Amino acid sequence: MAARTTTRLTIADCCSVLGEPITDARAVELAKAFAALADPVRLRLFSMIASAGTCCSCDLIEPLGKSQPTVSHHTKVLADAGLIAGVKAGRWVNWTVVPERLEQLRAALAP
Amino acid sequence: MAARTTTRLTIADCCSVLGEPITDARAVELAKAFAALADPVRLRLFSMIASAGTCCSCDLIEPLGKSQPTVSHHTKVLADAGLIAGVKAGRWVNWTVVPERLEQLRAALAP
DNA sequence: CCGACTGATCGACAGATGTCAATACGTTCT
DNA sequence: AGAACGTATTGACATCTGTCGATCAGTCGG
Repeated sequence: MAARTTTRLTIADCCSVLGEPITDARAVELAKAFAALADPVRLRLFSMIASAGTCCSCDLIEPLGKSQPTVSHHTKVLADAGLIAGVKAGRWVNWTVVPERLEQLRAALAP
Repeated sequence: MAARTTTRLTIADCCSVLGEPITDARAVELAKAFAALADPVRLRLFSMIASAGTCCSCDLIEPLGKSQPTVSHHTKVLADAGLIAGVKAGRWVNWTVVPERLEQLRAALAP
């Protein structure tokens, strides 16, 4: 039981931001993830992928009302942030959310 | 019990982003909050306030290594996003986090 | 092999953002 | 009242970001 007091945490991956001042490195890392969610178009895109489970880029263009290059740009930003992952299937790319990454963000904001 | 099936939610304040595609209005609203967290300096500032419970702007300048106007700018951004609140006490402003707002963000990312 | 289709990349441009020096504002102390 | 102090605002500037048209790179069907 005494062992419970040792911090069993991979250094910068699962601690909350609220308990103690975060390091600069962790701030930079977290900021990238939040920046990926800081655009309305990207949030809707993310939401559409999440609720669909899986979909290709071409399914996102029309409902978003953005050009194909713009959608491609946004999927890249979300993918670079680790929030979604794409699997090539022929000409299509199947996008899915990465739940682990999402959980990291929730944990960062947890009390 | 049958009543449990009705959605008891204030329209855009507590639903997850993952269940179904979010509206444009909600995307804009959420994006503002995430944008406030999308800067490393602001994240550290937020973390410092949270872990201190309360502190004034002057306590943040030196550890952040930023000028006073810059710190003031960042506190304003976080305050406008509803993530922190400031209470004037004489010449000081005591900043605290707004847990409800934080919980809204966590809920938005919840499965 | 050719044409059609999905997706990525490039170049350009307007608008947003982070930063600081200078300055203004409000409060407290002498 | 005047000086000192904490904070906010303004102006300026470099950088980042979202967007699109044009183009390129794979991939499937005939």
